[in-house]
Formats: sequence, structure tokens, C-alpha cells
Amino acid sequence: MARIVKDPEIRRTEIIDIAEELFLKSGYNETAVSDIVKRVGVSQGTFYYYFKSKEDILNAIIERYIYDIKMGVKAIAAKDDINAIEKIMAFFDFLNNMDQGKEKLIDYFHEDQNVHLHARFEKNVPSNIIPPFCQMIEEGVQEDLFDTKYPEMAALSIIGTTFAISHWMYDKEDRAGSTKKIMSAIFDLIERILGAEPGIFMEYAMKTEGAK
Amino acid sequence: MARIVKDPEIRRTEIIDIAEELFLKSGYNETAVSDIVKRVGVSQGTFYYYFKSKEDILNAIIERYIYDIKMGVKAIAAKDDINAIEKIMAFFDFLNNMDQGKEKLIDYFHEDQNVHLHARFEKNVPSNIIPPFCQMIEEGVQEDLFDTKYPEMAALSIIGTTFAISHWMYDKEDRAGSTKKIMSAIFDLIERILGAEPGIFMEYAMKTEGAK
DNA sequence: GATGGACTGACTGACTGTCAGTCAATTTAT
DNA sequence: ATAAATTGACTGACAGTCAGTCAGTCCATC
Repeated sequence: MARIVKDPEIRRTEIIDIAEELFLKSGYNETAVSDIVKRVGVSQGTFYYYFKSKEDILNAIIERYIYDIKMGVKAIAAKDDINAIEKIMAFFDFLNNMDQGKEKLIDYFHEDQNVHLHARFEKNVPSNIIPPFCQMIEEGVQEDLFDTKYPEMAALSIIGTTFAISHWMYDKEDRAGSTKKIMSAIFDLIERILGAEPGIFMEYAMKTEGAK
Repeated sequence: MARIVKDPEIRRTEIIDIAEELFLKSGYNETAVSDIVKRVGVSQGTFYYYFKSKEDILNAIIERYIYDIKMGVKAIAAKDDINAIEKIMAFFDFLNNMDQGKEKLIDYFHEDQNVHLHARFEKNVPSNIIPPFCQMIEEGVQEDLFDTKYPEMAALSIIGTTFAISHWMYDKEDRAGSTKKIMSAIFDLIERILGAEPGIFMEYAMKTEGAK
């Protein structure tokens, strides 16, 4: 085949892009390295010139997600025109709306074939978002919006709660169920964990919705 | 090789036992089906007579853990000589002390080679323990020990929080750190989530420890 | 109550196809 | 000239298959 030399940075990104697309379409185990290189139009050897194993490219893909999330959260945490409650809500909004092309990332991740992606994702998210999230909580404590002695644990608890509930919802058939009740429950939990005034998150949510 | 016919139930258990041992020792990916059958002393064909794939036996192993947990939790939930707080504490005690031979299951699962087992485990635990756990919480609400409108969500939140914190702890080097502070934080979170009187879990914990 | 033949389903192990990963050779860029 | 990028045929390992074997059971017959 005609040999095409590209800037390594571009080649690497190219391979990651295709690998990500195929992993999401068919699953990690079901995608062969040979499928990836065929689509990219390079040899098997080139793949292993850039990645030391198939597992390695999975990590590269996850790292990219994590990087995006980290940047997004940092940006929210750094804002100075909104308070801690609004930041936390903006944070959830950001996570929910992160997408990958046309479909929501979160939907992809919950498909059964992607347990591999999903597990790795959830394993790496906390260490990256806990610090800025924790900062938001500490800010809220200083503003007297929250009341907790353990901001880091509260951050972990909220992230863990979110994961658990989102899995739970996806495993249940009647997912459409009653979104409102679930929202109320989640807000209630967050308020309790943070020691915020009961109902205050819902209040803010209504306000924002009204502004749209 | 000499052909030895056994009761299918026994053969199946035998294969699961060895597979579990090898998966925990060397990891799922690093254990070949051929390794398993060599140890059991049967042919490759026998393996596939009992399990439709390598993935399938992993499920069988997880199902066994889940079954044990389910039974343990049900037993605790059914007790009538202790109150809801004591039940919840007994439940955590039970989970923490579940072992597989000499090592604690939770320690095994956090070893890097066992991500596969671990992910599958955490995916399946909630749907099995939420119902009895939820029942304990409702009981606590009736006894006026807890105060929540969303017992199921509270159960999910506590499980999610527990997972998140345990991952967090295992990822940090300085794990030995300050167990007491972490215990206080976890109790604080549980009390908030359940709407229990602040400090009541710690109180019960001290009482139980004193009794020993 | 022994003999044997039909039958079942547990079990065998050599075989196949696939795939992750390697490497010596080759081309391109500086 | 040298280094960096690229090739693709090759290897070894492994999951999964399949045609066939054999232990044990059931039951008809003497």
C-alpha cells in the first residue's frame, strides 16, 4: 500500500478517533486491532508504533474524556458570577450534556457492550473531579449555603450517589417513569449531604428553567 | 485420559471453584480456559459442555457471591431483636467481612488484576441488595429513627457513597491515614441521608465495641 | 435374577479461526 | 547519513467447535 507519512500527533489522534468510534459501535472486545488499522488505512505495525497494547489505546480514549471533563469542571469552579449552588447545578448540567458526536456519552456507556469503557471511566473520574468539586463545596460552606465538616467526603458521596442512581435508572425498564420525582429525590439527597437548606436546589432549578 | 463421570452438579461446582481460584490468583484475562480444565482434570470440551463461554463462567462466579450476599442481608433484615440502626451497621459489617478463604473479598477485588470481577460485581450488587436494604430503612422510618420520603433513593445513595469512598481509599497511598476520621465522616453522611439524629450511629458503634 | 442390547448424556481432545502483538525490512524527512 | 515513520507477513496463544467415545441406566427376555 502507498506509504503516507503524517505528523505523529495527527496520526495518533486519527487512530484514537477511529478506535473510539469502533469501540462505541461494536464494543471493546468485539473490535479487533486489525479492524481499527483497516479503517485508518495503516498497517498493524503502525498501531503498535503508537500504542503499546490494545488496552493502551482504551486508556488514551478515556484520558481524553477525562481531560474534557476536567477542563469543563475547572471552568465552572472558576466562575465568579454564580454561587456554589449554581455551580453544582451547572456541573451536573455539563456532565449530562457532554456528548460524543450525536449520541449522549452516558447513553453509550450504559449499553451492555461497553462495560469495559464504563468501568474504566468511573474508576478515573473521581480522582479528577473531586478536587474542583470539593472546592465548590468549600466555597458554599464559606458562603453559609452549605454546612458540612467533610467536604471531600460529601463530594465523593454525591458522585457515588449519582453513579448509583444513574445505573439503577438504566437497569430498570420503566426508565421514563417519573423524572420529576427522581429529580426531587436527588435534590433532597444533595441538600442533605451538603447540609443545605431543604428545597433550595429545586428553587434554583425552577428559577433557571423560568429564565429559559 | 481416564474418563471419570461425576454428578453434573458436582462437576459444575468443581469447575467454578477452580476457575474462581485462578481468576483471583492471576486475573480473568490472564487465565486461559485451558488452564482451568488442566487443573480440574477434564477436557476443553467438558468446559464448554457446562458453560457456553469463558464470560459465562465469570457470571456463574459472580452469581454465587451475589447469592451469599442476598442471603446474608435477608437474614439481617429479618432479625427482630435489633433495631434499624443496628441492622444497617450489621449489614456493613457483613459486607466488610465477607471473605473467600483467608482473604477479604473486598481486598481481592481492589487488586488491579480483578477489575473485571469487580466491575461485574458492583453492577449486580445494587439490584439484589437494594430491596432488603430499603426495607430496613422503611422500618427505621416507622420507628422514628430515620426521616426520609425516598427510602429507595436513600438506599442507593448509601450504597453508591460506600462504593465511591472505598474506591477512593484504595486509590490513595496513605490508606492507613485516619480511619477514625473517615468513620466519623461515613456515619455523618449516612445520618444525613437517612435523616437520623446526628451522632446516633457513632453512639451505637461505641456501645457495640464496648460490649466486646 | 442374570444377560444383553438400546439409549442417554457426560466427556474427550484434536482441530479451527481469530486475534494481539512482533520484527526485519523499507521508505521518507532532515 | 541518520533517524523517524511505516509496512505487512508472521507467530504464538487462545476461545470455541465437533465428531466421536464411553460409563451408567433402563428394561425386555430367558
